[in-house]
Amino acid sequence: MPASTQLRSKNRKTTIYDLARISGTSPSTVSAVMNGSWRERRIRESTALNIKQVAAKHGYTPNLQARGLRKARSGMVGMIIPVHDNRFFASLGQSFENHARERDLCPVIASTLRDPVEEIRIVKTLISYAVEFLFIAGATNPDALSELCGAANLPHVFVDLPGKHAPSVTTNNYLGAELLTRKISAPNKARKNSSIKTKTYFLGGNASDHATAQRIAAFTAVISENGDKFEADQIISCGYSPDKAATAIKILCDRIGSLPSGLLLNSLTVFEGVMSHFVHLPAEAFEHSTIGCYDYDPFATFLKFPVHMVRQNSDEMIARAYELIERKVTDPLVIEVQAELIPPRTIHKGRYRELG
Amino acid sequence: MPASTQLRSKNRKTTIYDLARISGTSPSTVSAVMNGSWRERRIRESTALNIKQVAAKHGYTPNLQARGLRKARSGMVGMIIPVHDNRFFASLGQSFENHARERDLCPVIASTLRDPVEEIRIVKTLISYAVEFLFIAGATNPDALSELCGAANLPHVFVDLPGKHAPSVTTNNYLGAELLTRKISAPNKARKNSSIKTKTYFLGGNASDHATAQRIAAFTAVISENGDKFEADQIISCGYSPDKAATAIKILCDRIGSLPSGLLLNSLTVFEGVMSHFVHLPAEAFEHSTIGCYDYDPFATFLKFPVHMVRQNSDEMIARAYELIERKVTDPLVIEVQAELIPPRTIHKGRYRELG
DNA sequence: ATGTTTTACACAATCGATTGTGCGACACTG
DNA sequence: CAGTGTCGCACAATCGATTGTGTAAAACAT
Repeated sequence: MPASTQLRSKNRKTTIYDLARISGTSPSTVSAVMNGSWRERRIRESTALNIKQVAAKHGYTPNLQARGLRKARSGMVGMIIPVHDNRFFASLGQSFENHARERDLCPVIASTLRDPVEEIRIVKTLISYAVEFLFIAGATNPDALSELCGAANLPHVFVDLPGKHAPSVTTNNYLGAELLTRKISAPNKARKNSSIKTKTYFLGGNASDHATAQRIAAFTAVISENGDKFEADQIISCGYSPDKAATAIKILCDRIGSLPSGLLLNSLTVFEGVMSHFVHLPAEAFEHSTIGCYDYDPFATFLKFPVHMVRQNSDEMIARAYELIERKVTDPLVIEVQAELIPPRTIHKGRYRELG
Repeated sequence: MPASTQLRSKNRKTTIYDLARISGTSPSTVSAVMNGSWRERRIRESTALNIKQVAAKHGYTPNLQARGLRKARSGMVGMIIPVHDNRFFASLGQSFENHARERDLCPVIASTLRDPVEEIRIVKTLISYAVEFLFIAGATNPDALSELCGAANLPHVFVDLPGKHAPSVTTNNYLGAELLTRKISAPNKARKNSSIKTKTYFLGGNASDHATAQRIAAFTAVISENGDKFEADQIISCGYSPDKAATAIKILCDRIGSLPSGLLLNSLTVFEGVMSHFVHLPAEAFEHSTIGCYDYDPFATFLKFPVHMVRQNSDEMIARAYELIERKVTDPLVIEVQAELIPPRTIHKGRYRELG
């Protein structure tokens, strides 16, 4: 290994000053060549070619911090999500990243663990790194974040949970929950005259969070229009944790003596918790019960009993969010993206054939 | 809104020069106060307090690009993964991020979509941003990446798929697959004398990829030690896509006229593809078949038929990777982390009671 | 040969923070 | 009161790239 390589890897990275010295030109010329502006700066093609070769030989990569400092643009774009380890948010993140790369931007995705304090710290950090805009998904305190972004003059869009001081892209939670509720409560009508008749329940989430509130509103409306009278105990907002959900479903089943005829689970984590109770129930228990879940997991559509699921269109949500940024929208308008109802694909030959 | 605020948000962000002017001190003093080194620099407490107040009032956040440029440290740490939208990698990403935050570092997670070209571009980008170290998970071309990192003098650790020129943390794929294969092939012994007797199959992945190769090795060894003779057609490495897997399982079932007695699925995506075929099969088809899957999805453990799953310990893998970085290990040693066998939790009362 | 353009660069200021060094003012010592 | 320290800060160089401007040399025109 030549001494120069030794030195290079032991010392600092190669800079335009090194390349200038080696190629016998000036830093500004190297800069122009490396960033592609060399034609406008009337650099001879042979000079450019030579510099490019030297750069390649020395494994030069530009220092983007220096560039960012000078140009007051970092080339990074930020997104915050509650957790990576969740199908919906992971999917949002993936779309965010794909769209960023198409635009030659470097995506930075950070998770807040739904902690309001951490959330603020992270936004401050991203501001400090001079991200060019920010997508905020599932924020616990949207307006505080808007204020931070405002002070830093940072364009931002809320995704999933809307904010009051910036544009938002959300799922049409009302419509999604409406469709889902119809699916799981429709069978009740058919069974009106049968001996089995219990109510339809909504389980999970925090009633105070915007998305859940909308879903509950839709649920309530559909139940009421079915002619069934709606009672407050049909909403069990026990949070999102599997454990809480497991306890809640157990209490419910014990109280009503069976599974409810309809059950809308407000998230996959809630569903997961519920499953750990269902595992103790005999197969017959599900005969007269219809389950729905807001959010989607492929395997959950293959369970022993049919499950209707709602899949949010994360890619379109992100596409819309980019549109808002690129159209420089700052008004707090809300764009709603349609969610999709996914039918069960349970292995019950002849019963569910909605599968393509 | 006061004019000063107007100007601030219309123009550039507040800098230490602004704060210096406003507070009647110098930029270096402000700098010392803001980064906490003010005691060593013998700044009076009252001065520090005053500057802090001014900074807070003006919503000052340090320009980390400038700091990074000066200190030749960005405070960012990088990780690349194939995709976000995958339980295992999402989980790795989440752990990576949690550990980074504990150390006050800013995590940047990028996905490569398993594209070797994109992979290299992304590593170059992260090097340009001066990340302080890099975790590389599921690389398609580890050694090319090592070379890039070497040129930039960037510490890095391979995760999941090992590299030859840097330390690695992987799952003990051999042991995981061994345990899993035992589970799904054990019932065959019991059935030795019954009329039903087909072979155990391994489905999915690329035989050339390191993790899959190890799993296949373990699978082969266990099958052979069972006394059954192993045949080449028992390995069907059809890649990872659900579609390919669906086609492959259909062909297999058609050929042998039933489900195989044992089936090891090499990833969740493969499993997903297989499910779309299974959905057409009658319940009885699963009576004499045992399914296993390398990787874990909670809902997949609740399917109509029992599924044995392997869950990789992503958090420990990341913890080990941080250890390697912090101990400044650069030798290509490989640390293997134990994966966990997750028993089925199928709703078959009395048959599977391994559930806690 | 002289004046005018054009070519092909080099120079130097700049972005915002960090950090080694310098120095006036005050306290303290003898 | 001169000498020595200490305190509390300000100054200025620096990190690596960008970019407005200056300017020799070559090309061209007269």
